[in-house]
Amino acid sequence: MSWTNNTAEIAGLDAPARALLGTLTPVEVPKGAVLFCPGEAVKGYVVMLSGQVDVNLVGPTGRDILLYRVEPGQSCIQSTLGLLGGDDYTAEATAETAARLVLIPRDVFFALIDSSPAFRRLVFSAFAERMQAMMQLIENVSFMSVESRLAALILDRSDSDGCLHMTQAEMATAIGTAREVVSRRLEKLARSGCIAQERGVVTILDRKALNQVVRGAAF
Amino acid sequence: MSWTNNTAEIAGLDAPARALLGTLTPVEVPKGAVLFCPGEAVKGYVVMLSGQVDVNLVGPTGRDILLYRVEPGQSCIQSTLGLLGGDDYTAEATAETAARLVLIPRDVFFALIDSSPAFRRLVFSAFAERMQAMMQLIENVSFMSVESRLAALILDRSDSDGCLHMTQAEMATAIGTAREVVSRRLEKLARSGCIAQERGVVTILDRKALNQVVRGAAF
DNA sequence: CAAAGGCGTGTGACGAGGTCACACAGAAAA
DNA sequence: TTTTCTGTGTGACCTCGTCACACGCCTTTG
Repeated sequence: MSWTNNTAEIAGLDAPARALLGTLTPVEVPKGAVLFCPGEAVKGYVVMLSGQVDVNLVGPTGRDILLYRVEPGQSCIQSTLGLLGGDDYTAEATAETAARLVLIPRDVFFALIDSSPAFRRLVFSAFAERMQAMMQLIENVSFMSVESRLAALILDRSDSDGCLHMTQAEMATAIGTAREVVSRRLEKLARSGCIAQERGVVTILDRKALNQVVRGAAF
Repeated sequence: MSWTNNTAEIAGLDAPARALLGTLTPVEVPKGAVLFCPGEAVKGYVVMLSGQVDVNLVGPTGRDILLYRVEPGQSCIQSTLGLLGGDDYTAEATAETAARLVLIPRDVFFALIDSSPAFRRLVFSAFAERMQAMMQLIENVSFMSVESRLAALILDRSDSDGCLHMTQAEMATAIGTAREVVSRRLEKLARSGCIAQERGVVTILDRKALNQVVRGAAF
């Protein structure tokens, strides 16, 4: 599926959907922009065309935790919640890269739901996907150790050279813990030879050992 | 809205929905029955007619955490996830009371989605509601103290006499912590005069103080 | 009735994790 | 170069989850 800057060409959509969406123009959002924050009213249903947006829950201490990332072709579920239930946002969305997205106003959204089976499928599957991810998140946060979550993060966000370009603070947010804890765990992983660390970069030295850690090895 | 044992009368549904649902017969489930457990394949979309079902996530240590409760008129989102994404269950559902429910097979479910706007609304709003609850849960588990969560639980699950009939183990599950922790926190709340406790029952003595605890008072 | 379990509860010890208050070093800006 | 910012390390302290018990109440059963 290809994502162009023409909203009428959103992959897989049918005639009625294209007819309604064709009138909308994409919005450009610069890197670092906050798309919405807690308490704000919902303006419409959001579909990403390009770029990447992270949705975080922010705690009273300033600590935050990544709920999910929105990538091209996906939609922001938070907005759907608002449209369907009338509630305001409880999370905060930030553009991690410059992004282009379509904002589908409330009435157009409902018209689409009723007229386009393809659009229904899009919304439903987005829902299902996010929900699954949320349950996974709850499971991870409540039942997995920080060490395991950290090892998992390093493994699946690292590039082909085995390098992960993230600060400790970013890692902390991604796995839902505090920065200091990440510092201590990374040190432990480094001491045991799994990884090497320098300012802003973690390098995998022993993939196999790291996988053991994910699966709950004590070391 | 009234929930009868006639599936065709599910509140608020329209003609096409009634036509399709009229052919289904409700299933009776005894108290304590496990409706589904992790890894099991999804059989269909479930709508509750009466009774109460709790959906829990179970950790490797045996500790579990209540994701949400399904009450009459609501549906079990877990099943929807399975239908839409093809994934198996990751949580466990247990009947807390004897229950009656309708299992809508996969193909009927999709027929309903396409033909009945009312059914679509039902499914969508169920989704939105659960999602919101999940986000609330993540927020509570990651950012609120056990003491606050416990106080909140006591306040909103107690009867009109200010009595909560639950064991410490049940409370622990409901707020996602361990039984021993509940024991210690209850003792603290009792010492400070907020509540009185006896075997299987907690009684509220000072509602105002308890509300302070919910809002994060240190005491 | 008494003995035997089951169940709900209390408790101590211990390790993991989150918070606060710093110190320190490399990088970027002035 | 000096200043400032940003990423990182560290110690102290408290909360929380886990393990391993003990104890008391209730029900069942002989």
